[in-house]
Amino acid sequence: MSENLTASVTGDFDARLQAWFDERGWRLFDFQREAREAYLAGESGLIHSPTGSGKSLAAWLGPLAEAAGGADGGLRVLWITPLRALAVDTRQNLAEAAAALGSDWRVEVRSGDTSQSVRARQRRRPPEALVTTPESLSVLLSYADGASWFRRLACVVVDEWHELLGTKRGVQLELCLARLRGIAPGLRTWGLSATLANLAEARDVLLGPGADGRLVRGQAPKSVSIRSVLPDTLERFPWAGHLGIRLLPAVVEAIESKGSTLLFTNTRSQAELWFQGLVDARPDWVGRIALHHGSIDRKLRARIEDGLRAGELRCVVCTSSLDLGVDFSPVDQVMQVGSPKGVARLLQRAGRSGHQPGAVSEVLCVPTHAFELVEIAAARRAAEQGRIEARRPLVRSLDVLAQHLVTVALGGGFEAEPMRAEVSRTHAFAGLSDAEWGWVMDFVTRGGQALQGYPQYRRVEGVDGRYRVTDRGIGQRHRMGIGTIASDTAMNIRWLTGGSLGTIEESFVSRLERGDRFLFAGRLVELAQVRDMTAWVRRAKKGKRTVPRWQGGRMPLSTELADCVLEVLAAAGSGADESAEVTAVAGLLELQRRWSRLPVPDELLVEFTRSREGVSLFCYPFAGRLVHEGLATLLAWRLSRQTPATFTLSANDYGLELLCREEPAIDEERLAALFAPGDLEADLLACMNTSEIARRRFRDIARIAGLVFQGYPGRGKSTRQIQASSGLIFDVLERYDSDNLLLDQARREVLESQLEARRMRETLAAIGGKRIVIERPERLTPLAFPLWAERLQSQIMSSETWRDRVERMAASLERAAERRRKSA
DNA sequence: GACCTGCTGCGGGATG
Repeated sequence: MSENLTASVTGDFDARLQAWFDERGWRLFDFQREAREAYLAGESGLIHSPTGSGKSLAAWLGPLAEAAGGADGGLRVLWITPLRALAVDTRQNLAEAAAALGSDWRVEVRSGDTSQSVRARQRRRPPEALVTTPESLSVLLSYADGASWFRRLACVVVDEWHELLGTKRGVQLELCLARLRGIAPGLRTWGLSATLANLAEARDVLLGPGADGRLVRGQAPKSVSIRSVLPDTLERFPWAGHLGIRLLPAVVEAIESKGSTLLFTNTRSQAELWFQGLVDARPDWVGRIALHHGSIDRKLRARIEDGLRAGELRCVVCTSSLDLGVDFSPVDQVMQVGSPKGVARLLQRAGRSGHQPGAVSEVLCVPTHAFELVEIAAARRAAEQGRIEARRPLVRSLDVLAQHLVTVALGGGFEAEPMRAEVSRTHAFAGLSDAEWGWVMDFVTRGGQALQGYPQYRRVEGVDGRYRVTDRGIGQRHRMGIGTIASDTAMNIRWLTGGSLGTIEESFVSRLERGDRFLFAGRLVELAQVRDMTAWVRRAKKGKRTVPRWQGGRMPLSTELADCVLEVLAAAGSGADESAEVTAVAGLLELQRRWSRLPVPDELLVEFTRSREGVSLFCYPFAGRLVHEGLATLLAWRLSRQTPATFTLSANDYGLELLCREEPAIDEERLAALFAPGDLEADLLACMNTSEIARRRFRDIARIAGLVFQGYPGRGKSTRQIQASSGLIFDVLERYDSDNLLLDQARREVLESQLEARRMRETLAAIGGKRIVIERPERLTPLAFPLWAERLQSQIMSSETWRDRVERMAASLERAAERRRKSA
């Protein structure tokens, strides 16, 4: 099938390719050659390699051979990337490569940033290669002439596939790829992915069930060095806490020692505080330190990225906003404040330094409390052993399917049976039942059971067996709503004097009064007024301030990392781990061992501790925060069914606490029964406020499925309105259409994503195989202390402040430890 | 000077 292609790859082309490589001092790696050969043989597949190792180039070599044939009209190569900023960089690289090889191909970008006139021209005369996002691809497929656009498509490349896999954006792309394969038979699909535990699955999902594909292994993973900033004396280092600002002097020193540093933090407010801390410590760095996170204005972020590229910045404090994208000239140093939460995430961040082939990536971790040192040692262990997290693909996301069906109905229409067949050629919908398919079709044509009276929900019309969107208004509104990313509950924040600062949570602003000062984008500002969904601010002088809080995801510690933490603790107990972190934290671990015991993989440690508030049950399954929250609720519920009692709950990544006035009558045997899986889902539904959580979840589903319209750009409906209308629909459906599959999906998503029911089940099963050990320490152990502090923080304090109490408790524990040391 | 968790990503176009 690729004879033409092979013929066009003449010796001349290969010579030019070689010359182009030589010019840059690059060498053609075996895996790049392998990808190219596979491409020329008509294969599809997935290329796996760490960042900055030339995998983009590997994917481009095949299509470049197409380019050597010259432009003969029509779109031949489509490059999908999850980030608009990456699209711009990619276009630049590809255009240069094509030109250097003597091709007259046009390489263009199309995304939300593309101007209307360019879009119009692109539709009239498509470029030979287009770099775009999954959403823009979907929009392209919604045009009536979309199919003719893609008819000659030879290759689609999906960059950063690991970022899309496991998300609804990935599901949407799966559907679009199936569509493209229907339009352009013989289309090759190539994906690019960073390291994942389930690479083969990632390839299969990309190519669709049953399709054959190659897995090209790139260069061996770069070696990564994970080190820690160690506190001078661990005696004074907090047992709990999240900010880590105590280590500021050491961090300043580390930044000083290198040319440029990326300082990753876990939250936006943490980034704000660290930025402020650095500026206060080193006023001479002003202008050469920058702050980068998701709430900061895009233009400002772009300027910072440019500054980083140009090597003008000494340090950028950021969140995951800089995990991806912007092909930096490498920074000299990467630092991570607080728990990295996962191995893959830490490796990805480490990869931002030492871009040269063969160079070592380095990351310097900054612990925010003592046990995080163990976590860092665990991350190193996991990285060395290649224990990287998997990303599980989503299935049966009916909201995405509904959106896609309207898109295709708009883009020239479809017939039911062929469409169903096409949809089942995706991994996400391979197992779609007749009932589900029937339901989604009914939903897009009639609005389903409850909404059939409303014409705006009759979006797709079937005439003579062909389904189309005939109403222009419906079509226009649908295009505006394409995509699966739920909009933030955000307000704009602007200077009174003009100029945008970024976005801020509506809920945060609503708590402020006029004249209140807060820290935003690294500046102290004062709220002047709120109107038109915008918070207007002016510069403020020093004074009382608040740090904005943004609503974000709550990342639990990954299973891989949590398992490694347990192993490191066990190794530390037997003296088998001699890492700097474990050595530094040895005294604390010894305290834990003496006062109670160290948790080990084949035991579940349960501690009963008496305090003036009552009796606390602490236990440490090391299964991540979300699971522990669910588990705490489940245990309390199961316990109170036997003996009525009130519990106060607390959870973190390592364990959970149940506080009760009286000590519940519990022994090992009863505990084991409480931890039995039983009918987990039914119990969870009974004891958690799942219906309220599902209601909130439904907001996104309703938007994706097209049940609520987000409003026209610039005249955005406030999120409260969206929440109100989706809430209304939720109630109507629950009452009059309780079989609605979108409700069902909302409940399913709550169980799976929000409560991590699957991981909870695995945790309970694992506990079933462990020996339960009860200890009754006289005081809070190092492991219990953060849980205790966490609970206090969430309770309303009497006259004392949280910090007072934490410090007093810490002091008394320290005294106790001191006494022990002396008597020993 | 005390205060203090919770990430990221996308998206329209006919008419004047």
